Amino acid sequence: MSTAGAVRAGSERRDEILAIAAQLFAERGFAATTVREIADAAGILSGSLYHHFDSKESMADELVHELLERVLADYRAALARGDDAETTLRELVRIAFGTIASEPATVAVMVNEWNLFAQFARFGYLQKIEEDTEHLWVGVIERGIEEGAFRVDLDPRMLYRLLRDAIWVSVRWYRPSGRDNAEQIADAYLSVVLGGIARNGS
Amino acid sequence: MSTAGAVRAGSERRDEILAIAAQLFAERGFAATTVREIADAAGILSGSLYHHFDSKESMADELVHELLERVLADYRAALARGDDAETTLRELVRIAFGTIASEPATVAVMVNEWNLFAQFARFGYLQKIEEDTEHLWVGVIERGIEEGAFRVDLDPRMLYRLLRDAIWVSVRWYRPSGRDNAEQIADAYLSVVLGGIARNGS
DNA sequence: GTCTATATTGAGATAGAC
DNA sequence: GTCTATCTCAATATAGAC
Repeated sequence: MSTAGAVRAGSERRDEILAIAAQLFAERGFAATTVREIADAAGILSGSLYHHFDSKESMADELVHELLERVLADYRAALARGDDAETTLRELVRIAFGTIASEPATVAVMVNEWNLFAQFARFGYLQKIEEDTEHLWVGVIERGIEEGAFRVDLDPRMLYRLLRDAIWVSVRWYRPSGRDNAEQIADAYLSVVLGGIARNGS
Repeated sequence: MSTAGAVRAGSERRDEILAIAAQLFAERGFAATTVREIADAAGILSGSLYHHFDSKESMADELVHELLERVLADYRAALARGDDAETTLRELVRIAFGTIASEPATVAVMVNEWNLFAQFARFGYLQKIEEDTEHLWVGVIERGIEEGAFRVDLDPRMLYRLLRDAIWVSVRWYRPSGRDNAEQIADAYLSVVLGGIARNGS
C-alpha cells in the first residue's frame, strides 16, 4: 500500500519533519518560527515543505490534535480500570507527567500556543477535548469526595484547573530524562497535592 | 514640568494606549497582534503610535518589566514585615493573585509570552528578576521547614515552581471581579497547598 | 521528494505636513 | 499628537522542472 492521498499518511520523512517543527515551535514559539527555519533544520528548501503539508498551521494542528487525542485516550483507559478515585487520580497525574517526559516539544507547543490556536476555527477541537478532559478529571475528584478519600470542602472544578496548570506548565522548566524521572516528579507532585505541605494536618 | 524626552514619561494618552496594547496582546498573543490593530483600538493611525513608542516590542517590554518590578517590590515588602514563614508564604500567594485581579491583561502577556521574550537581549531582566524571585520564595519555604511549619521532605525549588505555575497560569481562566474575589482563590489555593486534598493526613 | 524561481501579501517602521 | 503617504523587508505559499 502506498501513501494515501490525504493528510496524516505518516511517512517517516513526514514524521521527521513534524518532529523538527515541534522542536522549533517549542523553542521559539509558533509565530516566531518561519517555514524557512523548519526547512533549513530538515535540510531541504522551504518550498519542499508544501509537498508534505498544506501550511505551517496544519503542522501545528496535526501535532496538537494527535497529542490531545492520545492523552484523552490514556485518561479513559485509566478510568476503565475501575480503581478507587485516589488511585485513579494518581494514575491521571502519572499519565500527564509521562506525556511531558515522552514528548516535551509537542506538549510545550500545546501549552504555549493554546490561546493563539483557540482563536482559529480549525482548532475548534481544542475546546471540545478540554471540556471532555475537565469533565473526566472533575468526575474523579467528585467521586473521591464521595468515597471519603478527599476533603468535602473542595471546589472540584477550580481544583482540577490548578492541578492541570501546575502539571502542564512544568514542561517549561522540567526536563525529565525518561519515564523513571517522570514518576519522580509525579510522586512529588502528588505528595504535595494529597498531603499538603504543612507538617501538622492544616 | 513637561514630559521628559525619554521613554516612560507616562502621559495619560500613553498609558491608555499601553493598556489597549496589553489587552490585545493578552487576547491574541503578541506576535499575532499588529500595530494597526492597536492603533485602530486607540482610534488613531498606526504611524501615530511611533510618536509614543519606539516599536511594538518596546510596548511589551515596558508592560512586562514594570509588572515584574512591582511584584518583586511587593514580595520584598511582605518579607520585610518579619512574620513567620507560613504567614509570609500566605502573603506572597495573596500578592500574586491580587496582581492577577488588578491587571490580568499584563499578567497574561507575561505568562504567555515569557518564552518568546526571553529570547531577546532587551528582555534580559526576565531571567534576573525571576532568579531573584525564586530565591526569595525558596528562602521562605526553607525557613518554613526549619521553623517546623512545613514538611522536611519537600524539594523547595521544585515546590516553588509548581506553586508559581499554578498561580500565574490561572490568569488564563480565572477572572476575579476584584480584590475580595482574589482573596477567595488565594485562600482556596493555600488551603490545598498547605493541607492537601486528602481527608486523612497522608 | 526536492529544487528553482517567484508571486503575493502583510507587517513594522519612517518622514514630514498639519 | 495625529495624519498622509510610503518604504522596506520578510514571510507564506505556489507552479512547474527535475
